[in-house]
Amino acid sequence: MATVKDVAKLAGVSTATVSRALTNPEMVSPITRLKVEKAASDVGYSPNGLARSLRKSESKTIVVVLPNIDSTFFSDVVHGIEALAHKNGYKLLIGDAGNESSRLRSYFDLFDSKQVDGVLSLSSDVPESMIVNSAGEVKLPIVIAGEYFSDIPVPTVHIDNHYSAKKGVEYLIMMGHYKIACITGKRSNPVYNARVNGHTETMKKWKLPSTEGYILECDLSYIAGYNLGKQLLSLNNKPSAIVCHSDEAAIGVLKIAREMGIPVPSELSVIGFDNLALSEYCVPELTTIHQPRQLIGETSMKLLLDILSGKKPNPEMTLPTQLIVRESSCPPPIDQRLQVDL
Amino acid sequence: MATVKDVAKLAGVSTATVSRALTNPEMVSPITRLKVEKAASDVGYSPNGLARSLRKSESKTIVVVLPNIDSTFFSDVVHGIEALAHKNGYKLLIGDAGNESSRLRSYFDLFDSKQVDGVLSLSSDVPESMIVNSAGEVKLPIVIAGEYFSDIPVPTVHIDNHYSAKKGVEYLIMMGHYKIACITGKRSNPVYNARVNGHTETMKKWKLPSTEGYILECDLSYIAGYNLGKQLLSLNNKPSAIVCHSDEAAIGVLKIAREMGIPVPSELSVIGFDNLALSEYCVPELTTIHQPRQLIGETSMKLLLDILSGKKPNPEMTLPTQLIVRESSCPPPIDQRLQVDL
DNA sequence: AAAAATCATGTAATACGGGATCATATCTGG
DNA sequence: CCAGATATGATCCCGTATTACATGATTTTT
Repeated sequence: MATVKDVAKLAGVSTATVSRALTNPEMVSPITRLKVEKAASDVGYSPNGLARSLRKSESKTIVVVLPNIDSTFFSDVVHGIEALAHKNGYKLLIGDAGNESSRLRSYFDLFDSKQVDGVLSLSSDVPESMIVNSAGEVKLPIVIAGEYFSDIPVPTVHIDNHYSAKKGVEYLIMMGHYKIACITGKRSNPVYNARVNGHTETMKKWKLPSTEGYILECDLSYIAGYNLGKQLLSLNNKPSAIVCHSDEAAIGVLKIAREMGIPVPSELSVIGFDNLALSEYCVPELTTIHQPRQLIGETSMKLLLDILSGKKPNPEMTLPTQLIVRESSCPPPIDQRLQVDL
Repeated sequence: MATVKDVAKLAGVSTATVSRALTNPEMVSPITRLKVEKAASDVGYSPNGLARSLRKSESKTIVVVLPNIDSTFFSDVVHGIEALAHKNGYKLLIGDAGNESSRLRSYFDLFDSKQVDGVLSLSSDVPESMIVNSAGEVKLPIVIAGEYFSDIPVPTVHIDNHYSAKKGVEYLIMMGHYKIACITGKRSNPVYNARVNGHTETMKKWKLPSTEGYILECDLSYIAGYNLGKQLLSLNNKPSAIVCHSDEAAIGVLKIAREMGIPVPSELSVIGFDNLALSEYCVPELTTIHQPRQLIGETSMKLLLDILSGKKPNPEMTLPTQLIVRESSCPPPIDQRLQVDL
């Protein structure tokens, strides 16, 4: 592959001039610029990005870490990121952690090895050790999109998971539900922990009995929703509503309900989370909590750009969610209704 | 950030010794090795990946180009790729082309700039100019996962799109359908072109009338399926079956059929393509054509690894598909049935 | 037992490809 | 003819890994 040397030789100038002609054309006379440009195209010159990054000590690349690439949730977030990244001359490296912490680490390591200028983590499940150095300082430009509770001053962009969960549960309570189950993600993940707290605290606030076995953890996939839905609907004291912390899991619940002959919503209300495109296309259409995915992406990237350009960014941005009521929810059957004095 | 020099100074050895101790520990005495290792961890040394790649002229990175990150189709393919890539010490850079050819090009350019060792394109829509040099030779290690018709000897991994489409249409014909519409992708993409050819040729082979306006192109999203489904179902001579070249589009058709009060499958059969997890969870469950997504990923990566290690790979691998019959298809109403002598 | 050969280990110098700095040459205007 | 601008060149550096070589130690040969 041709290098600046080859171009310089052909154009009859020094390598420094070639470099200038190509990266700062105004620093060189029009005639040499043309000579260089012609020579460059003649030898098929393409700059070596590695050498350039090494010399400038910046890669103009950031890595976006996905907990897993399976969920369509992230694609919109990535779109938001991409828009801003490309506009600012940054390349995106998308890393799929496959829910494994070792893989996650490998993407963070890209910063140490100078291959990326920063990290935008869509995973909240990030050990502090990956973020701080031995002195306890944040050691890299990073933004976490998602709930992150810590003393470490890491900028985060997130929705109010606690409040959003509460809003969903209150919506059900207002309609008279009181046997409200919940299919959520791993509690070790702060996102789901916050939502579950929102759920249980709301139940408590309204003095509703917290029912044994009503809070179930899983990976929030279709099949997990299906299996845990079956488990819940097989209980003697089965719920009249199931809140799922992903739309996929909710769709799994819809399927098992159908198979078990339990009509949704008349005998079972189902609520999802995320408002994926999909949630409008299932039967019945899914009541869910909308997350502004693209905005989450844009905002995170904006924060990261701020950090990269030396500004002190907002330490925390909370974006709004919205309860989208569709067909999968309604008041429970009369005999399962709680009378609430408002 | 600490470099080999710092480590060398602290350990009281030369930089070369440090390099050897860390990358070829057996070439150095146990005692110096320990000294070096301790020094390295003391100063928090992390090798500069750029410098290393520059020196070794290999990045141990390959870029996986996705036509767009939206479709969940690709996530399984990526899983297949990842498995093999990581096992062989390669990092994956996932590039989302967002259906734009300029973005696609930018990912191919990463090879010229030495930032990746090869390209695995899940997009078939690749201009020849990105693959060959001025002498007409393939200029980079590349594998295309998808139909690619060209004189250029580019290794490809794909299903038999023509045959798969034919199989789907014949299944419908066998049940007595003859008004069979098709919602497909852009014909400029060889994948969809092959499927449409399979579709129309099968219709012709069975002497079925090719009906005006029955073949529609789109981006195969939910909403596109919904809109084109409405268009088809509003025709005076509306089809008794719609073949969609993605499961998403098929689900869009299911929705509009429901809204228009057309029962599926009794009055309209719907067939998808891909066999996404989703297709088991919609109502009715979707008849579709299964693609071995993970296998496509693994096979493509295997081919690329062969190329990278200097072997001449198989120029072309065709993987099997399978018609999965579920609830969304059945024979058409009596009055719309074609009598076929078998 | 002395000399030679082998071996293990460490060192210095350099290349990878581009870019920044500083020095030098050329040109312009007063 | 000189000050000041402008254009170009020579050189060194980014951080790593490799090559060729030097040193001392151990074994082999005579």
